[in-house]
Amino acid sequence: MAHTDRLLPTLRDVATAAGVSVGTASKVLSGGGGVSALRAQRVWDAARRLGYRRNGIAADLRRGRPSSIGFVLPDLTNQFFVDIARALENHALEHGYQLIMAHADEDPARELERIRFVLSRQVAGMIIIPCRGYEHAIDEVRECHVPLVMADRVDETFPAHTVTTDSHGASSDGTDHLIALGHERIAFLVNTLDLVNSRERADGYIAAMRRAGLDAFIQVVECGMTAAEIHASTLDVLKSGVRPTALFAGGNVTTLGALRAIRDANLHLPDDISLLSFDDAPWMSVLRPYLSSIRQPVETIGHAIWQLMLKLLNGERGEPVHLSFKAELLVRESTAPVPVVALQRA
Amino acid sequence: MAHTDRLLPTLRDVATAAGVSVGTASKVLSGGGGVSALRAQRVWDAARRLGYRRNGIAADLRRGRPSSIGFVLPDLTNQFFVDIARALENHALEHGYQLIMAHADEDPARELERIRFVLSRQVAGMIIIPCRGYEHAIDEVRECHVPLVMADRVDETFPAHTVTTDSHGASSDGTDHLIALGHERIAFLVNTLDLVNSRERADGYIAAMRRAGLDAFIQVVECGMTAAEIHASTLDVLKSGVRPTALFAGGNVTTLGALRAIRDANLHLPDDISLLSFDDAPWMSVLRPYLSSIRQPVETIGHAIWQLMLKLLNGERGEPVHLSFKAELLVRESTAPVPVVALQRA
DNA sequence: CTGTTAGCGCGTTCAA
DNA sequence: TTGAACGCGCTAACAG
Repeated sequence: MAHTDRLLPTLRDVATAAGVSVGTASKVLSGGGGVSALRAQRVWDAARRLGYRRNGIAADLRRGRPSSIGFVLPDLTNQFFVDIARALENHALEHGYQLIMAHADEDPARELERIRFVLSRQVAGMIIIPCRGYEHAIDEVRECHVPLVMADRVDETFPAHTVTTDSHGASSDGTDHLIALGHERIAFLVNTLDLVNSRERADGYIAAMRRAGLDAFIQVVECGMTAAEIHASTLDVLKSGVRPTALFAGGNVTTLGALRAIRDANLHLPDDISLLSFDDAPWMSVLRPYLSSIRQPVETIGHAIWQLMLKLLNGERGEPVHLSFKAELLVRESTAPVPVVALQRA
Repeated sequence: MAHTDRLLPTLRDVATAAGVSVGTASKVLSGGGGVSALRAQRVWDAARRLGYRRNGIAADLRRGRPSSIGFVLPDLTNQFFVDIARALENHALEHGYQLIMAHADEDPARELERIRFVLSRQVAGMIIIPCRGYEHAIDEVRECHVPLVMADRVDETFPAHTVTTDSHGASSDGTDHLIALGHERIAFLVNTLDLVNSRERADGYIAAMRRAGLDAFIQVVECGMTAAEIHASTLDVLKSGVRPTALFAGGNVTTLGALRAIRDANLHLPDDISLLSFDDAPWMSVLRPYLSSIRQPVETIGHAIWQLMLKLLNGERGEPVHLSFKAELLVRESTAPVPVVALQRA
């Protein structure tokens, strides 16, 4: 009558119930062969009868080789990150790993906390999309010698594998598109310049403006992380003396905030003002006009992250690899030639 | 020189490095008192020097009392679920628990797999928002005697604590609103009637229609789970002989699909057709016209789920409790009186 | 093929 | 106050 006080039956309970040894039971239940059909059946029956559930953490502990990998992401609200999470989860599952997701909520303190938690779960590897001020957090991981792949909000100076979108290029292309439409007063809305990728997006915009000789019109606006903050900042821009003829929103959430501001300022897309969104999202397809946007290659990025992780998992060490993928400019309806009024005013 | 082959230092390594026993080191590092300041300091120093990281799963294993609770959700794409996840995570963290999120991706097979995984992680409790055909999955959990709280897609016949929105009431209110505007031909778009809450939403609509004597106009359309499927189904509805003057979309994703169809059919909100959305989402605020919608009390629901879980965690057993919360009807711009043309045609 | 046994890293007795 | 020893549930190595 072992373990009558415990709620969950253990492997030993199953073994005794089946009249075999723990070793045999273990072999059967963990899928290994080398057990007679008769006994195997007895074990399965006993397990089912007792409602046995294998204790995965004990197994991992014993084996010394964890079966899950951690994924820390900064914002569940951001479709882009969620898409990556889905891609990663699929890849991980295919390769027999479980993905443990943790949510930093754009808060460095919480990020650190979450990283520690995931680490304490003895994951085989860590994939992180960091938030602002992630420096300490990363040290934490690197000290553990846990395979690490960083994504999106990093650059190639980072001392580990990284996978990113070519933010600079995409942003520069987007700006070129706007310029080609005749826009000069183009404002770039960015959540914060504390984030590497946001900074690169801003830099890409600046580079394109310079290239076109529009130095005088460069306007980078730091809007904040939340839609509410962005809303307010954008409204300021729109109500300022000379209004831009085009807005380039540096991300998913920024676009949302900007749209609210445009609405409140009672302006119409694209006649009164053009809007280009860095990041595409499902809801953009139902706007009138359909938003022009820059689509990051989510699947490609997810796949690349996983490939890098797999190599690490297989023990391949070596110089950090820095992968960067081209984004796609989707010209739709929210970007149009500069209205004549604006041209005349200039 | 113990464990030189291991990458991660263990408690024993710290202990030997500090010149104390494992017991002492354990006491220090797990925050317990009863250790002299001198030795405590030595342990801390050693831990820091070695980069010691506590093995949380080993600790849980030994203690027999897990510190995390599982949350299985069906769709990361759905803002409503994500909001609940955030709320739950906050509550859990506040109470010293970690939330392990798992994503079923609207796939019963995967849901089962994910539930098994979470269970294998020896969680202290389980919170599940199920997807279609979840029956087996649930048995899985209940057999384990793990504290279980079900949410959203369940009804009060379920033999465990449940927290839901009053779908029937909300849906009925919404329909009344449409009827009050003079609409008769109101179509109800639902993802699938296999989901209890969707069914209740449909029932609420039907009840309201009957109450108004509009039995003849009742039209419930099963559209499918993805935006693409919904898009197609809705298009069929819009192109059919007598077009409805109002659409009531039974959820977040359904609204998205419906909007795409409305766009493709080249109809305008709310002049050509009215649209009411069950579920509110951030992006709805940037639509012109601003979408009328039904907002579920996410925070309240999240809080209630957690309270129930806490009770279970504290050992309070007893009859299953079934909590249901009222949703809020947000009348905005996408619902308007029936256009005169439609009235005349009727 | 099968059973026995030694730990995985940790918390927790119990003596000293 | 401290340290030694035990065992959480499991797997793997070995002996039969």
